[in-house]
Amino acid sequence: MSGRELRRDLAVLPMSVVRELTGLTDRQVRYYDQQGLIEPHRGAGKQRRFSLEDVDRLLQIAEYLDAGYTVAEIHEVDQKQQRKQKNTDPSEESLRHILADELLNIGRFNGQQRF
DNA sequence: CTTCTGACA
DNA sequence: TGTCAGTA
Repeated sequence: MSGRELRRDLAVLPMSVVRELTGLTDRQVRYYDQQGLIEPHRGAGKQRRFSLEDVDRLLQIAEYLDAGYTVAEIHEVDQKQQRKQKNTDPSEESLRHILADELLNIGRFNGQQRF
């Protein structure tokens, strides 16, 4: 019964807060959403409601994009992470971010000169 | 007033 | 991506 832990999974943050927390424009956030990189909850009037996990994810996405990855490549990274998450025990979940940053640095740009 | 979707001078 | 339009 965890009742006093911060619910980073609860989507209650409005666009204005996410905008300030991430430094991204709402245009970018909405774009990432329509690209299926995030799936924020929807409130009255279709207003997006983000969780702290979404905020983390947004920052992740921004990192990859800055690094030169395309939206498609980020999706591929997600798939490869989902696989490793399926065959890995909870104790190794802590390596998730490490793997993510690892992939970021490896960055195998097949000829495409980005940035 | 804030957010949303669609569109492009 | 920015930004403007027309809503909700």
